[in-house]
Amino acid sequence: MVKEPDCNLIKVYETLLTTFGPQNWWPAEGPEEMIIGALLTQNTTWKNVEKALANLRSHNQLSFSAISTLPLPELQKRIKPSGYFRQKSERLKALATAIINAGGLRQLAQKETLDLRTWFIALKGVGPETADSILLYAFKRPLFVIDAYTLRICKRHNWLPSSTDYAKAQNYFSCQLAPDPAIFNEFHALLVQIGKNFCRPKNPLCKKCPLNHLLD
DNA sequence: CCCCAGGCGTCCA
DNA sequence: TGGACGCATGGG
Repeated sequence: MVKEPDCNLIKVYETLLTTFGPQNWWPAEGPEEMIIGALLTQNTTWKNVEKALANLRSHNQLSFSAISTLPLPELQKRIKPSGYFRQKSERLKALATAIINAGGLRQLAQKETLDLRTWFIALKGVGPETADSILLYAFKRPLFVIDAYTLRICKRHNWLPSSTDYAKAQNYFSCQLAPDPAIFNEFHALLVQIGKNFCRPKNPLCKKCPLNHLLD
């Protein structure tokens, strides 16, 4: 008998918030830095991204304008610690240039949420998670971010079947929660915290995970 | 030594 | 449409 894929997400959120406290995400000084970090942190630990961001900052290059005019070899040197530096340097430079050509973040913020999401996803190197992260954390739009941790947590706790993809998982969260960017922000950050500490890829269900026994 | 990290694009059945 | 694979540095 397979357990029904269901769970009280509001209860999950309250439990996590009580257990871990507010996470105060995204760890960036502003939307520009947030967006740069979002690209660099793809499949990469934030610790390594911080080194790349520090390199850019110390050279006064932590901005779209600087990155858009930076020669690729120099940009690669700066972001090397964050991995995939050949791919990411091209994609980051193209992203910075595209934002500038679109009139900057102020101009982009005029777009409707789903149009803005489509605009970002059209850029090479920006997929659903990166786009949703940017929209939630830089533009304050109520899109729930589904990362590898979130998907793994949902499946391992049997909230969702193993066939669940990004869109289905996002729908699962969106349908149960009020579309409040502040809640989405905090919830996603808390799930990352759980993922790092209690939900590794090859391990079975972790006994110490605070999410155990939360089914209705 | 192996595993993992706050993904994405490409290729192929 | 979905599953493999490459991309790359750095830490446990």
